[in-house]
Amino acid sequence: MGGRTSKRSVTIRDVAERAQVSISTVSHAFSGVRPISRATRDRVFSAAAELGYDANPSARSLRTGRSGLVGLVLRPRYAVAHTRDRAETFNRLVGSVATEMLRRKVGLIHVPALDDPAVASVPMDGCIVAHPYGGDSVVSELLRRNVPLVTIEEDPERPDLPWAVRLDYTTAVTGLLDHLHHQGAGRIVLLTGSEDNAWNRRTRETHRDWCERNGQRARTELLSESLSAGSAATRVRRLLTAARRPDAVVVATSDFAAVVAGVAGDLGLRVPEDLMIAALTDSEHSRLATPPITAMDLSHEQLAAAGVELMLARLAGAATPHAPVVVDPELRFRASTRRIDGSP
Amino acid sequence: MGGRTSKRSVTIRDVAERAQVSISTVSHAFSGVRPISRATRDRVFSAAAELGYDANPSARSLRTGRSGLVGLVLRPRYAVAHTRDRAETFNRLVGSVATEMLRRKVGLIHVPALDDPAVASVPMDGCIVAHPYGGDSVVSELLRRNVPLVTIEEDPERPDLPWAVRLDYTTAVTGLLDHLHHQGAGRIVLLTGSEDNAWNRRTRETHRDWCERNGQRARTELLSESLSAGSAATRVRRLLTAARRPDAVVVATSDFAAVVAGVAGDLGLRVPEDLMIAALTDSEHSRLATPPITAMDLSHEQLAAAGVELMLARLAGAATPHAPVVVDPELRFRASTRRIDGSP
DNA sequence: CTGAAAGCGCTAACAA
DNA sequence: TTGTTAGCGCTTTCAG
Repeated sequence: MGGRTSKRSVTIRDVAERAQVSISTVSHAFSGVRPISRATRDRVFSAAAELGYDANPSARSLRTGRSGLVGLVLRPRYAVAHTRDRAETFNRLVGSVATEMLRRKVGLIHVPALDDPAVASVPMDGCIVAHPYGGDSVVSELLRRNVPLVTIEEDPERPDLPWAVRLDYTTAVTGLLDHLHHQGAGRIVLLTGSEDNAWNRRTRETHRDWCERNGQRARTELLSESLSAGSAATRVRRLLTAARRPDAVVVATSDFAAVVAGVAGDLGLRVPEDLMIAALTDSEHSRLATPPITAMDLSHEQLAAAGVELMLARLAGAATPHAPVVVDPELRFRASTRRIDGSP
Repeated sequence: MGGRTSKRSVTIRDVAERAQVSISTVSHAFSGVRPISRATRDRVFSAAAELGYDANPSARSLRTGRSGLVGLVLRPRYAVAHTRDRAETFNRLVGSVATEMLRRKVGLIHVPALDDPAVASVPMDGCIVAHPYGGDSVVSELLRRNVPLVTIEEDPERPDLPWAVRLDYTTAVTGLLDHLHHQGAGRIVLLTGSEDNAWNRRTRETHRDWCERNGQRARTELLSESLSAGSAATRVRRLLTAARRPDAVVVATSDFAAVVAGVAGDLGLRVPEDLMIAALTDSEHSRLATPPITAMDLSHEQLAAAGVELMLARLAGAATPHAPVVVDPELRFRASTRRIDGSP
């Protein structure tokens, strides 16, 4: 039934008519680009207010070539994987970027699917890609389209992309391994992930270099992020019951670090006395484990803030930086690696 | 220097020229709206591919009147307040909405500032407002603009807005109070928040009704969400050292619930024996407190999923629902209210 | 200080 | 099966 109000929205033309001026005057009254007499301005504004006028953003963008929006893409693994651990990482990063953008009053747009041409094009002036893979296809696509790009964490295959924020894994992971060593670890094993991104690559490299410098053989095992907790537990059990079992494990994801703690408990291994455990990302899994697990916090908030700042600078026409912005991961030492009283 | 490739992007016109067809053929080839001969299609597509053509989203939206984007507004308190507790809530909600939208391949856009006319207009087909205030101004503005609106939690002053998802506080809070009562609480005090939203309003109402039914005087104190932990502690200390101190407190925010636990400890009150504590929202504060604090989880993920679904239904032309979608908060019983062994 | 008019890139009649 | 063309609502010359 009945007479719903017409949905056709009011345009600059309606305002012009009502204020008895030309459309260009209306436009200028709002943009302030050229001087308008006091009286005219007032007429325009009140006409606009009475009519409930709002500029059509698409028309404006079409004309100016800019939308005032920044896109955000998080590589799929997060959105797909649904463990609590991954969600926390995803939420923290998305939340931080959103908060930061809100603070600066710039619209943020989650790009749904750059690969699907049907929904591929969103009106964005630039795009932030977080945690790209090596030779990332989204990065390639954006470069091809000439969309101003900032990456949060570098694409490991494109270390020379200067518009990037990166984490200094070398310092942090070295610090962690030194700590384990200092606490008496003799046989450290790294359980690395299978995702081909900076996080896995750089932490592996740092571990390898550290072992080399300390005259140890770099023992590494793959523990894919796609594993279920159960399968992970099986693999960990095998590792911990093997002949020369490690006395310290560094696990990429914190949910699997918690799995290690659980398996250790089952096997009667005391943490940290018999086995030390550390994670390369922090989450509630590591904080709530018994004992709480030492972890490297990836400083998502700082990554987000730096990424947003870089993007806005880029859009404002800043000069190309010489090198990526560096953010430090933060080591959170907890009971799982504290053998010596009073140590960090 | 010099000679950077022209940034002017390739348009439908360029593709038409290269493929030796008209622009409408190009348009139709992509939209599939009308049949195109196999040969022509191929020519168009390869021309497009060679040129690197992508449709201009603003031009399309201007023409069609739809952008394919959904807006999201979270009322300011979250973005402004920066305690860990609030950030967790914000992140969880934003993250859940984003995940849900990504899953459905619809673009999501964080609306920066609806009040600021300079940046007010973003191209959205509809808008989700989460946790509106009573008589919320953003809701008013959106209604005025005729933007299809879905609220996550109802605007308490507009309980009749049917496009909404709401939490059933009555059941959950009654359950919580019954639980406290069953565990032997005699003097329950509600520490409510000052934000005027459904959460505070409904939980207060439910508490009042429950007390009435149980022949108790409804004791309520205001503990503003804007307080620092220190000021909150001062007020809580006053409450707990007063003449007839409560033997159970229900605190709105979980960070202040943790503050209560801290103060209780200082005063030598045992939890839960001397004092039971519960929170009306869950977060790491409640989970990590000693002892862990019973809390009502606000089911943000479900709220988000339901809100997104409702919005997409609305945009797809679904009939106006008769009533809001109802989501249940989930009670998480923990040691802070567990006096009797074997109880939930 | 103000107006007229071109045109951003696209879709959808309308024609053929 | 394909082409021509009129706008969508705005900004921005170019004239006055």
